[in-house]
Amino acid sequence: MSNNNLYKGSLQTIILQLLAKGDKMYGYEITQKVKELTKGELTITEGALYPALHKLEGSGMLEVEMQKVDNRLRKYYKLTEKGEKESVIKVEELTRFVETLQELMAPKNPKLA
Amino acid sequence: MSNNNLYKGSLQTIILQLLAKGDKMYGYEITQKVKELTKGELTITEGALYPALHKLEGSGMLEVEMQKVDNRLRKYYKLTEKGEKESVIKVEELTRFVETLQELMAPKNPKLA
DNA sequence: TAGTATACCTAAAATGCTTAGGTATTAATT
DNA sequence: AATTAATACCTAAGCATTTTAGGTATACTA
Repeated sequence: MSNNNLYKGSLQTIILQLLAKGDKMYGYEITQKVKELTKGELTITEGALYPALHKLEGSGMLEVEMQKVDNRLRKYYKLTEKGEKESVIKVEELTRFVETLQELMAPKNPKLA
Repeated sequence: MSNNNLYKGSLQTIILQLLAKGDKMYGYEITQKVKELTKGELTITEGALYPALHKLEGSGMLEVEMQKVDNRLRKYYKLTEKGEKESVIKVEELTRFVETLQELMAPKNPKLA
């Protein structure tokens, strides 16, 4: 397995990281939380989120708990044990990648000429 | 146009940033430079690089200059004026995005229990 | 009662990458 | 001398992830 994702797959990592704080969250809540945490810089579209959640569930990273609130159904997700381990790995990977990108973006060779 | 690229398109930005230092570069050189600058953390595959270069050229960001060295043909790329402006914008965008990601990855809510 | 917010979902299309080839020259190794 | 690695370009199929654009349904607000 190569780690040359370049940048692909941040969404799954973001989800894992949010859930790694311990509290269960439901899909819509995640979109709002990301918007809030990033002051609107990042908007997770639902068309991206729900398939990602289903995939994470399918691969055993998340488990679901249904809950009815105000006659509306919520699907709460939380990390499984496997998901907790994976979240640590993925967050480390993304953090390292982000640092690498930052070094590339920092103009180390300011135009002298 | 939304700026919710999430993470898509870093490759073009990396290319623009490398060329923003002023020196013309050829494709193969770019792959080696990125490997060197990132100490092997990032490997740009040629299958990704060449289409990206052609796309940047097609949209007027890069101009080409052929040069024969040791009987081998090199295609040197450098920024056009448009490309210089675009590089500033894209680098700023990616830098901001990377900072946003870092904030998301930083565990602000360490599990208190 | 119409619109917005909440809350879930899917499928087609677009995008951007990996994988896996291809050609050709030069340098290094066996 | 022959094979392999390195240099240097390229493309096309396949894959994963996202955007776009819908859909359903309930609750609240104007």
